[in-house]
Amino acid sequence: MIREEIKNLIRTLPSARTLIASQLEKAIKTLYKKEVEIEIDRSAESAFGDYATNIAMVIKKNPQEIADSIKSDILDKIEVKNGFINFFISKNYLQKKVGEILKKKDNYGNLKIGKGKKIDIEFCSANPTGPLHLGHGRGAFWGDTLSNVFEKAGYKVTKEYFINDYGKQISLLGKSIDARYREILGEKVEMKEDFYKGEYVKDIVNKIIKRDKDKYLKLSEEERIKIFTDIGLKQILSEAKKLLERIGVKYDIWFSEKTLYKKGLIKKAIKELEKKGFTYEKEGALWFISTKFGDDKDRVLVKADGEPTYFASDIAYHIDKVSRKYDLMINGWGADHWGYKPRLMAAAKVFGFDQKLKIIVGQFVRLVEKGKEVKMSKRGGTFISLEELINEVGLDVARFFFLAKSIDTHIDFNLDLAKEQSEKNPVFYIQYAHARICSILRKTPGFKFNISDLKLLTHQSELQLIKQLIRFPEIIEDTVRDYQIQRIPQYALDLATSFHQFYRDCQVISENKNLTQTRLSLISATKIILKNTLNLMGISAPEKM
RNA sequence: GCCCCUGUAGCUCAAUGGAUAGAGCAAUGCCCUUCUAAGGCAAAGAUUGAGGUUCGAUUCCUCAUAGGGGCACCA
Repeated sequence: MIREEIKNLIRTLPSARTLIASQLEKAIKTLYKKEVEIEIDRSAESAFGDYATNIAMVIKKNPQEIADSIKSDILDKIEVKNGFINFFISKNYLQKKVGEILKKKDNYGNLKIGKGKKIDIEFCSANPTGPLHLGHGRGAFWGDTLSNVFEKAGYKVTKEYFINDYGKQISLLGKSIDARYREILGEKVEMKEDFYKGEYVKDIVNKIIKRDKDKYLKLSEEERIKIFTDIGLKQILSEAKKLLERIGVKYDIWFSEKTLYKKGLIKKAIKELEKKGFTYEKEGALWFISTKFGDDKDRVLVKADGEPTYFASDIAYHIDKVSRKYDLMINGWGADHWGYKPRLMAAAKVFGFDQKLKIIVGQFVRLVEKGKEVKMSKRGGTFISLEELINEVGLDVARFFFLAKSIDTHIDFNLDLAKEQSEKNPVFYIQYAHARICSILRKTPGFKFNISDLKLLTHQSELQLIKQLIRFPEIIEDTVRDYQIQRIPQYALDLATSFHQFYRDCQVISENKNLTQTRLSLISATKIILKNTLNLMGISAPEKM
């Protein structure tokens, strides 16, 4: 009965890890009448097999007893050591997996765990008051890769960008442009401290002057600022869109804050909060009792001047998201939003979507020059734009640089160092493996793989490589669970290493036709996984280097 | 002052509470008459400090310490 089930399982091809886990579960249930959650790890080293579990120590039972009750035809042997149960995957299973990869091609690693659930990932969402800088790049690459991984896992992903095109900072942009405009046209203008002073403001002004000369001087200051705000906003936003497209980040939804006002959604959200009785008035302002839901202070929804706060519009925004019926909403925010998280979660609790909302706050990228921090500031005009970075080091290097680091890491970025190291960036090591494979395949045109020969794959380095290949679905699964996308570049490095070692040990093209054929199959499978891994990160897979 | 994040090799970073803490760069030695040496091999090198929980702690808890961020009727 069980054997029959296993055969079926192999036919539907779950991962080795899943198979072992379900076997263990059954064994433990039979032995101890216990339901437990099994964790299967990759073994720390080959002497401990391929997979291992600590379950015996967790439930304080005899590991040998558990090991003895497991029978699986994907395993060569099961060993008990230091309380761990170690599993050794059979050659036969590994060889078959190569065939599976070749058959499924780019679909290998597509999981069904998402079950077509709808998920919204909002990320980057830079204020449209200046060009995208390094921190935005980090956020963009993070969100993009996370989206790719979720899609691979069978989720239906919507990528979303929230445009803060309303509020104080926007009118400040208009005022900054106006001041620059008048200054360039010869007026003596005071540059206030909170004005945006970056070069990009001058660029916008120069464009305006080139097109319309001094015609705006005739208008009232108020009219002028209104027009300039609009022009500046459009210009900055279109540049951001262009750049994001260039770096391969495509959004499904660009959501404008202004539309929330136009549609009256903010008022509606505030009314509902009032109706639920979670608001009060104090000093002319309307407050939300967020302390009741875990925040450390109550928060203002409507200021004494009658204007809603950004918080109010963010509540309305999320209610809109909820109305679009996502099963999960992920927000990727910058570190300056740490204090903002509890209040939004408080609102989420009131409206009952706190279980569906996941807020990930990433850490800052600091700019360091000659050992000293340079404050990145749009107002001061000191920052490195994302565009500059891409131009200097290239997209692949930039993506790998950011993706390889946990989003919790504070990055100290030194452009000179980055430039110097970009030539030695590990991304090339991975791409090189891909290029090497392509090079071999170019020498053997017309090659077709034959699954029946796969049993010739017996060399240590061949088996080691396959073991890396079959990790791919596990990597997707783990990353969907914990969002730790640095796992992807790490895996890519491991995979490339296994390939380079295989390349050293096993000549692919040789006198032995069958073996050549078989090894071509193996490297073709490797190429598929390498390319897919690079795809997830948005990094190119060159055929030649 | 209060809250959050972080502290790992000379540098930049990994490590669902697991076994001997891994990579890359830098530094040392070796390997191209074989499919791309952007490669491989060898050796060297690290958990901020002090307690605690645990069979087991880089991981969890407490305190100290260093860096970053937040603490607006700004967004």
